[in-house]
Amino acid sequence: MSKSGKTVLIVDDEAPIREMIAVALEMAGYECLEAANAQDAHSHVVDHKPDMILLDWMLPGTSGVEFARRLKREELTAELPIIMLTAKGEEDNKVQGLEAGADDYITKPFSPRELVARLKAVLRRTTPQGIEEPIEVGGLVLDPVCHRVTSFDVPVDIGPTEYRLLQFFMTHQERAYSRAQLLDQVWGGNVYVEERTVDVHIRRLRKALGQAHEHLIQTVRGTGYRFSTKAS
Amino acid sequence: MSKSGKTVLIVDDEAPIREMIAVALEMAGYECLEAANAQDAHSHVVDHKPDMILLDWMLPGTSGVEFARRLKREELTAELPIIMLTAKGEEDNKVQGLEAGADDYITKPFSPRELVARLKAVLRRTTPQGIEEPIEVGGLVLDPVCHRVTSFDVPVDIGPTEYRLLQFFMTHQERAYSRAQLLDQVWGGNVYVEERTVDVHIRRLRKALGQAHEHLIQTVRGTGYRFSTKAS
DNA sequence: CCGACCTGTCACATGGTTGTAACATTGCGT
DNA sequence: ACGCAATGTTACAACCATGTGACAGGTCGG
Repeated sequence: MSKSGKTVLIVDDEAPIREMIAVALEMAGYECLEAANAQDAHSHVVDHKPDMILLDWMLPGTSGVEFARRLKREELTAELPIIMLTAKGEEDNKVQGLEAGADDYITKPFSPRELVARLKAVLRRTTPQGIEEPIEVGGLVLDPVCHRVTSFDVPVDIGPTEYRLLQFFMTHQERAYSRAQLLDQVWGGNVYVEERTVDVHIRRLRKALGQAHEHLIQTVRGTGYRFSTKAS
Repeated sequence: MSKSGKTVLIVDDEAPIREMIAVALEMAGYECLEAANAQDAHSHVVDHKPDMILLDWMLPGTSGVEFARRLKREELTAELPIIMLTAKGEEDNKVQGLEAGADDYITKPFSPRELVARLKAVLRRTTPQGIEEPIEVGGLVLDPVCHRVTSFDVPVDIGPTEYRLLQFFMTHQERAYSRAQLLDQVWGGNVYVEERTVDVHIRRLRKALGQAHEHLIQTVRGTGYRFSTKAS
């Protein structure tokens, strides 16, 4: 995070391919890490905290999909953008890959050009903010580093989606957002879920925050929701 | 929900496909225009100024990419969002499409659901949304971003219709409007409601604003209403 | 394989909003 | 002052947006 250049971890068991990718990315101004299997990759993730991962579908031992799932499951790495690489003909796995948490999907062979373009796109999409500071309002504290929420020092137990929702709200206070906007911002642009789903998660979040903070998330009838410290 | 009233131009050389898309979009509340080639499309763009374009990759004559580039080059149309449509197997062209200025890219076949979802996402992303300034008069503040009205920092509780009514008035001060004009502007042209309904909403709005601002909305007997800061 | 968890969706409950009508009041011309 | 028309005011039933609880499928860890 020190320099402007983002760090990309390349995970593929074939060294020449890694090399080719690395060269392309370095020419585009990225730092590169390389790993041949999931174990090494995991070490790199822990040690160097890359900004994104290029992950081959086929890996010796733990497969790419499996590894992606694992990363998405752990809180510290859940937000790490992943682009899946796959050989031609395996396109049917696309859905599976995306469902495993991949943010994009590239079919080999691909041009360096394409790679860089998609990588940029994903980074742009997934790095709206780099909030390292805890956010506090009332007795409510959201700590992005610890990935935890506390209300008056009491831990609040919420699911990943509610966490992201709350984080979005705490970084976008006072303004009203439509359900569609929230789906876009919190769920991610490419999913399709019912707008009413937002209501349910709002409900869960309100419930989890308890009555002490219930008023923080306000309903804007006919429009959507708003996070505000001011009374309605 | 969304009476967005946005207009979408569908450009594809196959009429059945155009038709299918048009039906899907119309069910979602969009207006549709259709064109079979780049020439017709361009006329439509000039004549009807659509809010976005669905552009098939393959077109007789000028190709989709070419057309997209042309649109992006001209100043008047440079901001027009474009979604590219492409048949399966042409995925390699994706980068080229995006570089030509397309805002998104959908592979045929696609579900109407997906189409509408992506379309919404693109429109949301490309619609300049945040530049709306709060309007202030006296101690009365209407903030479109927060979707909130305050009178001397005290929140004013009004329904959606009163909100829209007030917003219209605050952006059209000093002039008298007939009930018919207000129905047109605030309710939307094609609804049928009694003109007296306006009176009721005016009343509700006056009441909500309180005595401090009651004089702002003036009755113009025999004509309609007027929003004015000057005393009558 | 099971059980705990999370998620998205539904059906239903609830409460706010809306349009309309009925009645009260005001303004204006005579 | 009177009558008429325009507007103010209130009440209300239908409607609609949201709140709420339950459920099925899926994932993950044991």
